[in-house]
Order: sequence, then structure tokens, then C-alpha cells
Amino acid sequence: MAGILSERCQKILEAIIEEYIATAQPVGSRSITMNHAINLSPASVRSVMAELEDLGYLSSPHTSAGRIPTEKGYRFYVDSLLRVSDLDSHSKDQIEQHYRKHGLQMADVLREASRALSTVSHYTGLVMVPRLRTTVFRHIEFVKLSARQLLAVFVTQSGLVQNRLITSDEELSPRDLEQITNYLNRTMAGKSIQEAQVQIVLEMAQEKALYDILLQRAFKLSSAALADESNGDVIIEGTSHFLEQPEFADLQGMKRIVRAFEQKSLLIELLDRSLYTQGVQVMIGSETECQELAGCSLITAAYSGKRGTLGSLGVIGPNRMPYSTIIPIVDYTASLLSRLLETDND
Amino acid sequence: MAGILSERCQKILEAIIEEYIATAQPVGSRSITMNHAINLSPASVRSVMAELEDLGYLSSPHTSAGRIPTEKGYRFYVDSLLRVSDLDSHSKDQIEQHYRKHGLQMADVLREASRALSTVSHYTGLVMVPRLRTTVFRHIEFVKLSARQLLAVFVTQSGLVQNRLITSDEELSPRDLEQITNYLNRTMAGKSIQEAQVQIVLEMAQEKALYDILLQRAFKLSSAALADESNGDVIIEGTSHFLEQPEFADLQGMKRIVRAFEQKSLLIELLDRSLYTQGVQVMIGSETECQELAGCSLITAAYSGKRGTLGSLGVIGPNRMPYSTIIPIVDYTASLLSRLLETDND
DNA sequence: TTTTGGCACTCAGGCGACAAGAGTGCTAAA
DNA sequence: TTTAGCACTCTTGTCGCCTGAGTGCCAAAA
Repeated sequence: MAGILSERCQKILEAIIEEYIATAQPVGSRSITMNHAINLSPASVRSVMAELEDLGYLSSPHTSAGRIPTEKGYRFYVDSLLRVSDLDSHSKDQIEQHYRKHGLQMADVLREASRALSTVSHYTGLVMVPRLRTTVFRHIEFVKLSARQLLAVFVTQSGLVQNRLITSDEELSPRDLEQITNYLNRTMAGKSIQEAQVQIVLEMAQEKALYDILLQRAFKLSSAALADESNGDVIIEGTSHFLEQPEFADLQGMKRIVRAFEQKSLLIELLDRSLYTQGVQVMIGSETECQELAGCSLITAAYSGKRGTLGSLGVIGPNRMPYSTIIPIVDYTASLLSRLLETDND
Repeated sequence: MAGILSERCQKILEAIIEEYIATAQPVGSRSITMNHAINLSPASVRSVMAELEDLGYLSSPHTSAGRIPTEKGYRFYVDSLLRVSDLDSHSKDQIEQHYRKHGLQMADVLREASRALSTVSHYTGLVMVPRLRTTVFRHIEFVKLSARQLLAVFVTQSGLVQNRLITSDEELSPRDLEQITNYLNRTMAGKSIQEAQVQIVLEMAQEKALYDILLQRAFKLSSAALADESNGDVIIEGTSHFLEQPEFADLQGMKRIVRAFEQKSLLIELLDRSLYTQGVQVMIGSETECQELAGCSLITAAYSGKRGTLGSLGVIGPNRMPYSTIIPIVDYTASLLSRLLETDND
């Protein structure tokens, strides 16, 4: 792919994209020769630009308006031209600052991560809330609220706490409850919530459970407790940064974006994609395969706890984003969050 | 106040406001005589309009553009002219529909309330999440995660569950924990979280606690658990409805609103105001005393659980809102939510 | 005394013309 | 192969004009 483009084409393409990222204005041949240490006349640049347009890396809004990068152009830029540097220490510090508060709950930490992404990048921060079913079971406890009502509280390895109200068919004595609790904790230790559910169904099917009433109760309770219908959630911070972008500076565009953000499932689906991949992912424009987010790009990375991937986070903005500065931000935030979630509860 | 305005002035003011609410266009003298069963010529209406403008109930954007209501106009309308009817059964059904899902947690119920407000009113729904400290304690439980780390789980009468990670100074045996738990549950039953905190401090100060190491531990743990730094939270649904309103159909306006919504503390403060008042409250425009929300009005009501007020909810929109239809919606949603939270967990 | 028709006045919004400016493509010369 | 020159295109902003909606005021009618 990259081989097709000559050295010179690449240089000019890079210059155009960076100019456009900086100014949000269609780039003319003139400004390239001025600002980018390219020793060619505007005319030469023009012929290269025409070529790049033929190849689909650039397009012109109209005859006399310079060029803007296409999605293909951005893609090539990100894949082949971009050099990401390390994050400067000031930004690192800014990100870390967000976690310097004490007494943060898991949910708060995630929210702060999203805030950090947003404030440091000046775009919109996204953090996916870990899905219950993929995390590792650690402990379950039942709190009796009334004769029939129980509160099931369970904790995952990563420190996620979930509680669920259960109504049991029959009243259970404190002793029964204690036994059930102990049994469940022994059986499910070290399994993911999903595995734990499977395990319970398995055990239920086995004969030995059939004549043990206590176990039956235990199974009933736990499967009620572990049922996880939620489709996940995502924490969005800095929506207003989006509205600063000139590409959405029209009413239609703004409404579209706000509506897309309201429907969180869209974003969840996108964040899902980068769940089990290493490093930072970039989705450009239509690569999101999402009508509502046309013209938007995502930069995402997965974060993990002690026992593997928990979720993913990232930044969303217009296609025209300063990838070279945002990629390290996302990277650093993800690794910092991972570190926090690993050590937080041991 | 109302006495100053003649019958005729009131009729015409009402007609103008209702016309403006419906059309969002400045209202001319002509359209009033056409649509509102007022047997006067445009010229007569004009003189009344001029009078109403002098009195501050109307204003004109420019010489040849009809009149629009001022905040004072809306206020008079809401206080003196408005007749709120009962909610029609279709809307009631629509609202109830939102709660017809099973397995809803407290947080889900609140979110659904906000969604209901938004979809039925076609404006933006707000629901304040109950503050921990004002709710009544019901049960506390400690889950041991590791040698030093405990998870404190406590439940309030209204079914709110909160958990908090605590690091204790010394390792506690399961038996110690059980004793502490029992003691705390006995001591704090029926108190509000805030009272419970005070109680603990009191008991700590008394001598009898000083030579009971176990109690000391109990106090330490519980005060760590009950510490509530959160400033509350608010669930916003239907932001995009806001952007449909012609009064915010400019970039500046949109950005301002989105930014105001991002800063939830503003909305929390406003919802706080209606916490301990009966019935539906209406705040119009500058009555919110909030620069960022200029031109916005709120219609709010408090909701309660078994033991008194839990929080408040409402609808936010432009000053030009169909108050007569939205007030019953807010009222009904609040009472329905209250009913749900009362019976939910007994 | 109240209401109404008539009339002059004002102002926003839409439309077309026009000039300026930016950038291109092409061609011929270096 | 590169570049200078030039004609061409297209957007953007501005100016002036017209039209329509609505007002305020006044004198006549009820």
C-alpha cells in the first residue's frame, strides 16, 4: 500500500493533513510551500495534490477551495506517517491529578478517567463501565432485609461491587443463609461471573444436588443474584468540547451528535470492539459503521484489572483530530487506570 | 396583584401566551382576534397589548413584530390564569409503561422516571438521586475482602444500597465482625444516616466506649462507612429535546445549554429548592438565579419514600413551555415514583 | 366614552448584483 | 522535471432594494 506513494507524495500528504488538523480550513498549495519546509513551488505541489486526489487521499469541497483529507487519507496518515511520541510530563501530571482525591469508589475512578481524557485531550472522553459477566467472582454475601427479601451483594476480583434484590420462595434462617453463602463462595471462587453461572446450572443438573434441598436453594438464589441483563454503560465527559469543533458548527450536526450520545448503546458497541486488542485502536469516520456518528473518529484502548481486561476507554472527536497527541493520552490513561484497578483492592 | 388587570387584559394576555407557547412566534393583534374567540378588532387588541407592555407583561422584539411574553407575563399566567387539568389516561399509561420492566434496581427506577418525564413531556427530564445522608438507616454488613480490607454494605429504608471500601488498622476476626455488625445494627436502626453519624460520635465520646476495644473498632468502621462526601447526582434524559426548541436554535444557545447540563451541580441546586415543599413548583427564567440557564424554566416536584422526602424531579425547558400539560406530568410521575419506592422493599 | 377603520411608519428578511479573494488547472518556458 | 504565468471558477461578504407584517396614532363611528 504505502509503496505506491512516492516519498514526495507522502511528505506532501502529511503536510496537508497536519495543516488541516491545525486550521480546519481546506489547504491550498501555497500554505504548504510556506509552512512545511518543502522546497517546491506551489505549482509542483498542485500537481501532486491532483494526483493524491485521484488516488482518493484528498478531496476538494469545490474548485477554488484547497484540499481536505479523505478518510482514506487519515487512515494512511495514522498507519504510515504518524510518529507518536511519549506523553509530556505535564499532561501525565494532569491525568494523574484526577486520581489524587481520596475515598474514590470504583465508579468515581472511572468517571475521573473520563474527565481526564476529556480535559487533557480537549475532546470528549469515553469510559466503558466493566461488564459484570466478564469479571472474576470473589465473594458473595446475602443480607436479610425481611422475611422473604434478601439483598445479594457480590464483589469481583477487580473490586466491582454489585447488589441485587431477591425475593425467595421460602423463608431462610440465618444459619441456612450462612451455609449457602459458604458453599457458594467455595464453589465459585476464581471463576468469572459467566462461568459461575454455567457452573451453577451444571451442578443443578447433577443428581447429587437433587436430594440436597439446601443446595437447591443456594442455586436458586445465586442464579437470581448473578443474572446480568445490563448491556453495559458508558461514562461520557466533555460533550461540549464536541460542539466547539467547526465541523459540527451547524444545528443539524450538533443535534445529530447530541442524539447519538444520548443513545449510549452506539458508543458501547464501538468501545466493545477494542476490548480484546492490544494497544491503542483508531477508528476513522465510516469505519465506525455508524450512520449517526458520521464524521467522527474514535481513539480507544482497553484497560484491565488484576485478572485481565475489564473494559475500554477512549476519546471521540471529529475525523480531524491531532492523533499524534491524543493517542499517547489514551494510552497513558488506560495504563494508569489499569494500574489503579490492579492495586486498589488486594 | 391580579386585581390590577381588568378581565379583558387577562383574557388577552392569556390568549397571547397560549398562542406564543403554541407557535414560538411573536403574536400580532390580528391572530388574537382570529383564533381566540375575542370579539374585538385588532386595533382594540393593540391598545390592550400596548398597556400590557407598559405593565411589563409583554415585550416586543422590534417595532413590527408582535409581542412575546416576559417572565413576569409567564409568572402571572402560571399563578393566576392557568387551570391544570388531570393527566389524560394515555399519558398516565405511557408513564407507567416505563416501570413495567422487571428486576429494576433503584438506580434503574430513577432513570426510567427521568425517561418517562422526557418522553411524555417532550422536554428534558431531571431526577435527583436521593442523598444518602437524609435517608433512614436499615442495615449494615461487612464483607471481608482481605486481611485489612473490608467492604461495608449498608441499606437504607428506601432500598438504597451503598457500599464502601474500608481499610482497617488491624485485622478483625469473623467473630469480631459479627459482633460489631450486630451492635451497629442495633444502635443505628431507624435513624437517618446523618443522625447515625452523630450518634456514633456521641457514643465514642462517652467513657463507656473507651474501655471497650470492640466498640471503638465498631465506631471507626462505621464512621468510615457512613462518610458521605457526595454532593448528590442528577439523572438527565432527553437533552436532545432541548435542542429542538427554536429559542436555542443558535450555536451559542446550544453550547450554553449543553455546558450547563454538563455541570450537574447547577441542576442539583435547583432541584434542591423544591425538596421540602409540597406539590409542583415552577421556576421561570431568571427565578432560577442561574446565568447559564437564562431563558430556561423548571417544573419540579419532590418524591418520597416510606420515610419522607427522598429527592425531587422535574422537567426543564424554555420559558415557553406548555405548563398546563407538563405540570400534571411532573405531578403524576412524582407520586408514582413515591408509590413505587414505598412499596418496593418492605 | 369606547371601539374601530384608516394610514403612515418601522423594521426584519429575502433577493440579486457586484467585487474581492483564494485556489485551481493548464501551458509554455526554464 | 520544475516553475511562472494566466485565465477560470467558486465562495464570501456587502450593499441596496423590495416586500410583508405589524405597530401607533388619530379621527370617525357606535
